[in-house]
Amino acid sequence: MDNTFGEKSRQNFRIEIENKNTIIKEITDFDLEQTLECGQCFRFYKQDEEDYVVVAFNKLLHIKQSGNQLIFFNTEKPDVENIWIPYFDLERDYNEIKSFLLKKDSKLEEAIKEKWGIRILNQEFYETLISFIISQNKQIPHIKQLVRRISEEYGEYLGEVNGERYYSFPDVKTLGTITEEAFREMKTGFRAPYLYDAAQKLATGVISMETLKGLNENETRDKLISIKGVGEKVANCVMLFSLGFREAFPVDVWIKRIMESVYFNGEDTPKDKIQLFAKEQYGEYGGYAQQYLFCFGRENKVGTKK
DNA sequence: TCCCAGGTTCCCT
DNA sequence: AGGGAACATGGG
Repeated sequence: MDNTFGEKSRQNFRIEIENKNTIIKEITDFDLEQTLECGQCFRFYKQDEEDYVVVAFNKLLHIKQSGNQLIFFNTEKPDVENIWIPYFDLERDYNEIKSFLLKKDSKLEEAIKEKWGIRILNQEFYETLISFIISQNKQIPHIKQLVRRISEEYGEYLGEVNGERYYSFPDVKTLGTITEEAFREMKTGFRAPYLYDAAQKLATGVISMETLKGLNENETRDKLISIKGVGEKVANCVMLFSLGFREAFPVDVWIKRIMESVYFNGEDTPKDKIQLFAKEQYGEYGGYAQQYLFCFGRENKVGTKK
């Protein structure tokens, strides 16, 4: 398979088929809940402990983790291999990533120990872009709500799990038909003109995986920031979560607080200084460090006054 | 009622 | 150049 996301060392899990389900066995360094709930994606719906519905790449997935087994309900093996293994980044060696980070910086120990099972998802580019434009100045439940609303209005019906209906995220062609006014009617507020600009650039092909191909980190970021409503932070999220730039280090209010608390003696520090520090400290593993810190820090309210 | 949210833009020194 | 308010909407 074409390897878009850099070198991966193959993990030694096994894929088996039982009834209509496909099961991955002996999986390591992976926890479904930690991976889905750490704020990198917005299209997951908790059914039960370690039991989720996920919508991505025009597919509906019902998935459950049981120890070191991952059960893909009603899913054919080719879909697991071609869509979900890349999506969940299961072929990458996270043990190596964690060892690298721990050796480099013992301050990450607590975060990595607690959030040991995070993987960085490889999400669909245009959906990630639209989602993170929505994310500005909003809380995660609201973001989920808006992405779902847009999907129900403009996406395709995918199916039903536990009596709930699910819709795909609209493709770029459909996004291109949504007017600024229509985005406003979706309750996107002041983001409506931003979403409209992004949708137009996607639909007309001004911005696409194709036009971004071959660009380096800074070129890609600049291209993304040319979209109205996309700044440094949103661009970095899109690059990290959908374009394979694992060195990208999004600095939001949480990461700012957390980094100030862990590395800057709790003192107010400009975002660009944090950005620079992260680049020197974690290098090409910046994105991983960011997720461990973000997820751990947010849950434990690091740097906030209680 | 007030405050803030995985920010960005715009307007002001 | 750099700081700060404004921007819709929803929930605590």
